[in-house]
Amino acid sequence: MNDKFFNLPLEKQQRIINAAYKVFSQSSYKKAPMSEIADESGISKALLFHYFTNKKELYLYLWINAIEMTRKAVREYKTLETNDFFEMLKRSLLSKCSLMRDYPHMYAFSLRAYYETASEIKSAIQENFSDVSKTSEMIVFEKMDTSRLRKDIDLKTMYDEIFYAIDGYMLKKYRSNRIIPDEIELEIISLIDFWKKVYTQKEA
Amino acid sequence: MNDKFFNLPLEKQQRIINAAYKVFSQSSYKKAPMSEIADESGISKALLFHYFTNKKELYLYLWINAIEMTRKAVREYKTLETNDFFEMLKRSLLSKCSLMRDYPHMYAFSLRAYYETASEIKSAIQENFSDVSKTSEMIVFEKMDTSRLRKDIDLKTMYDEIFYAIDGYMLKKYRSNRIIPDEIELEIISLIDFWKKVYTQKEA
DNA sequence: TCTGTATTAACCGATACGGTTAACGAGGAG
DNA sequence: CTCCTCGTTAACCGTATCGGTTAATACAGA
Repeated sequence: MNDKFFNLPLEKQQRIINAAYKVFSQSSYKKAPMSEIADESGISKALLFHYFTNKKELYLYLWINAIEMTRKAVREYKTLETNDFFEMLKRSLLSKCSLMRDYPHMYAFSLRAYYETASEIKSAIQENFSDVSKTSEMIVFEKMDTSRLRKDIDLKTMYDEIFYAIDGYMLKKYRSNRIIPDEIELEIISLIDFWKKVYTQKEA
Repeated sequence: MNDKFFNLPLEKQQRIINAAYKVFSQSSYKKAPMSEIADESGISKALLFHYFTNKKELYLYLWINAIEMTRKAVREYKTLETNDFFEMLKRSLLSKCSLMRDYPHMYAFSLRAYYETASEIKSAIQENFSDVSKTSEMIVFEKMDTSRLRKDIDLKTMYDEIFYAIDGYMLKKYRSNRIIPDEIELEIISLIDFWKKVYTQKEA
């Protein structure tokens, strides 16, 4: 890619890569047209190719960028610097909401990219991600304090179920085109509070 | 559409409409090509047009068909003939699993079709569905016996959260291309048992 | 051998694709 | 005023793909 991209005003950079995240999150790699990204970001297709030489390079840049920014946000929110499970959950999701304010479609893009099948990019993606989700899951389980949690339920099922619900919640938001970070943040927090109440051991 | 379609051997009919459900569930209406459906079902594109005159008609047939079959399955499983919430949930999901055996991609298709934006079909779809989900939600809330449920949690949140989780779970299955009804049925049942344990009031 | 029917290869015009090129236009330097 | 730079794009290129059609094939039964 062309480094001059980074000399652009930040707002324009974001407009471009947000358009790209959006288009690539709504269609598969093969069916997502560069022209749509150009139109969506208000620049010409020629300029898009000027900065990102071709489709594949743009896609891989978006992928690397998404991983980096997610890691950074998780770190900034000190997600793993607590052993309270629900506090971890809250920090993790608040960090994602803060990302969503700048890059509304990055979450959906990542979810889709991970399962992308186009041969041209599949290899590059899997190698760069290995098993981040599994690794972080392990870290969470090692760190978390289970003493306050209900003893009669399976923690792995609880963990899976919560993340299914978050994905399902976000899916609905994307499908109905309601990506409003403030609203999502409030609703997510209320979901977490709900889970905390449900899964916390009652005092004797 | 051409009624001769129904004279085809049932297996061939299913192969064709399953191919269509699959292709339309993976791309938006506009970007889902008829040729892909023909290839996937092992017939020629010409024959596909012979039976379903054009793309729009095929899509609407799939939609009507999905609604009808879902209703029928829900009825056959006597989903609403109990007032135990978790029993309702189980019957509802088992009915969907049984449908999944014959039409693996129908669930994903319905989810996508509901939010389809293509002007040519949007109107036809919304009118045929009005607010089935909201209506059935109301029926469930009126019918269900809340006496055994925990008193300290909000039932609407519980209801939403469960359905988010199911959608999230199915999303993962579709994205990772693991549509194995037996496996899904087992895992769903174990999830429901989990929820039942979590949300049921402890005996005094 | 004739007839009707299921099926498709080949085709059609239109459009959309990824990517390129030649030129435009504003702004600064001489 | 001229020249040059550089961000930017309209217009273009060859190819692929789209929805849909047509003319022909294969084959059954009478």
